[in-house]
Amino acid sequence: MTVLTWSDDRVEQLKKLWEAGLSASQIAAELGNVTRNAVIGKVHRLGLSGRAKSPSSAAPRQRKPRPAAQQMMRVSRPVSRGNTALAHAFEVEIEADPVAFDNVVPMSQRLSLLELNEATCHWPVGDPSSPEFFFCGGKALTGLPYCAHHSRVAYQPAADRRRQAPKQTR
DNA sequence: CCCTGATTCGC
DNA sequence: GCGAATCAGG
Repeated sequence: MTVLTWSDDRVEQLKKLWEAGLSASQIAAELGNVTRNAVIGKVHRLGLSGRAKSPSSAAPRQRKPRPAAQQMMRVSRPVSRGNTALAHAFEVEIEADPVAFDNVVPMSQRLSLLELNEATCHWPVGDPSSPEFFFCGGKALTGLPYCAHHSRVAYQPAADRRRQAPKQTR
């Protein structure tokens, strides 16, 4: 099953995960069959460039003179994506920390992907592809996508927040 | 060197 | 519209 276009379903997933604060790589790995570039490209096309971060993006990007040589340099992509097991492996790893609190989130408060709105906490808990997955659903702070607790977590540099899976050969 | 998002541009 | 290549910053 190969989808070459962005189905509405996927776009929605993309938007939610992006706004939830996941990195493009993680979203790409989660959706599968797409690179982080694809995700970022789509995000930009959707007009969702920055959610809360973009410190130096204001700097003028330098234009690039496109050398013809690059076309020949196009490496054939082996592409080992679609590897759900791999994605699952690191997804589990990153949730190791916040789980302590997330574990306590009452069932009645938990929300599904499509039930999120401006007033609910967008914090993702667990593996997005797992049926166990849910969003915090707490009362979001005004102007923020997270509740009080998760805002603190989200905007604090958790040392182990970033874990990487597939490495691309450039 | 690893990652991140941003941008450009050929398709 | 799509995404690879590339860039610049952390």
